Amino acid sequence: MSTVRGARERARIEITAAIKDEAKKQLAAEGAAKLSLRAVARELGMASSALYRYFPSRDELLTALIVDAYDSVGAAAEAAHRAARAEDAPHLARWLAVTRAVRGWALAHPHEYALIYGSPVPGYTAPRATIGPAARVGLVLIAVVVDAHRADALTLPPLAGDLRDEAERMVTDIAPDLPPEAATPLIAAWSQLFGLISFEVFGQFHRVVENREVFFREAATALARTVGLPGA
Amino acid sequence: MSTVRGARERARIEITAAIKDEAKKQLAAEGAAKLSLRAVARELGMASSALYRYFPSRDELLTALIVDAYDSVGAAAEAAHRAARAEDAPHLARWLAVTRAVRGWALAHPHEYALIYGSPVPGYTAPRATIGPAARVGLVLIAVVVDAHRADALTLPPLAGDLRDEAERMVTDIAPDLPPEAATPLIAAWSQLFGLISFEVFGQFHRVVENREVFFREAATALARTVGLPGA
DNA sequence: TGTACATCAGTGAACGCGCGTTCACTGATGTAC
DNA sequence: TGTACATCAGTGAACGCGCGTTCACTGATGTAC
Repeated sequence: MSTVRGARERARIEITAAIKDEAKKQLAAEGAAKLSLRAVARELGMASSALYRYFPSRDELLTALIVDAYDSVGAAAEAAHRAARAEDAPHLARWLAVTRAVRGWALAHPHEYALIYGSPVPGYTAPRATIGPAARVGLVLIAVVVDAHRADALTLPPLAGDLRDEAERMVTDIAPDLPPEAATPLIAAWSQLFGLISFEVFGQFHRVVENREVFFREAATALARTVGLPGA
Repeated sequence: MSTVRGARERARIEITAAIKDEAKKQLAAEGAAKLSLRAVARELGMASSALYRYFPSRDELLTALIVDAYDSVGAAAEAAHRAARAEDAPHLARWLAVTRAVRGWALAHPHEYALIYGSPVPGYTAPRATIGPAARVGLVLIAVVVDAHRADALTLPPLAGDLRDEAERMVTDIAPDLPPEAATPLIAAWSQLFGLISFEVFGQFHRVVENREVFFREAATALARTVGLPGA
């Protein structure tokens, strides 16, 4: 009841994809703010009004691109994690594989990266549909640490006194299997990973860091240390 | 020969400032992409063409705002550093004071923050005039670490073999007084600080971190540890 | 101090542009009998 | 299998909008003598 579809349905899927692809091209060429339905339609050889059969507004198209981007980087992180797990790599190696995959995706898709990890688009508020996809990378990082913890391989500094409540709340929300000591380091590392990547993608390392692969590997290793992974 | 000026010159300074202030307001309301000369002029009760007496183009106005923003956050960091130094605070306390000042500025000026640390504005490339101001925060972070090093209070892990060349190049460029072991951790911490701040300002901590002050203090302390500051 | 001229701020109309969105329409595809 | 009708994709014109930038101009401020 799925593979065989009418011409209409198949066309709809293909054209929706074509619109998103062309929109991504324009994203790469001009940035999110300049993304325009008319330009997309023009490039596709359609009347601009025709796009309204596929997306009810420009914002809805943007949302679709955002969801796609989160899913794309999330899938890259998950694939790297799966592969490292499959070959039973040490926990540090898994962490490095995942972070390297996220960085690689960001460098390969800088404008989609900017769309989801750069400045929020003015006047646009992310709808609920983005919440799930947005969490995927973070969940992979958590999974790496949870695996290490299950193997009794996590070493973390003790909690500061006034952090205990917040740490317990956070750990309950995001990773109930972990001890509360892991919460702050993990969330911090998550945001700091994107600090490293954003500075590289957005050009702040220009004339500062030359050998970016080596630098990133080293910084990501230090990050692994802060979340208590062994061998870091 | 400076304080006393003609009416023209004084008016020019005042009106230039008024234009930038109004532009910052619109930045806060709509974001950089929507910043328009016409809207600024309208709000100021001038003809839009009049702005061209002050800024030769929209991009030049944007550049002025970018330089102002870098200078503003740089000055905040420097002031915090100066104060901490004046009371002879421990090195860790200085680091925390500086990072807290940067975070405070970012939270108080989220759109100016986005302008300089968010996605690059499409089609706009930062001119040389921004390079100096853009470096100020980084220089303060370096200064904190240099002070600690002069007091023989820096403890850093040894360099990975294949990082030595790059580390020596970086340390020569940015802080010739420091040992090469400090280069990667320092640059990483610099970018990671903005990772922490960006996630908070751009809303990624929504429903994840509640007690943001405490969380930040803890994360910034861990960051100080990675650059070798004592007492962290 | 007064006059003649140069400089400059600010005006308002105009240029050409691209945008998002709506609407009545045509013609092709799908569906029920 | 064939026919009548419903559904849907796509068109093209139009709406109203705001934008950056240019230009010839007016009138006020500054300067040289």
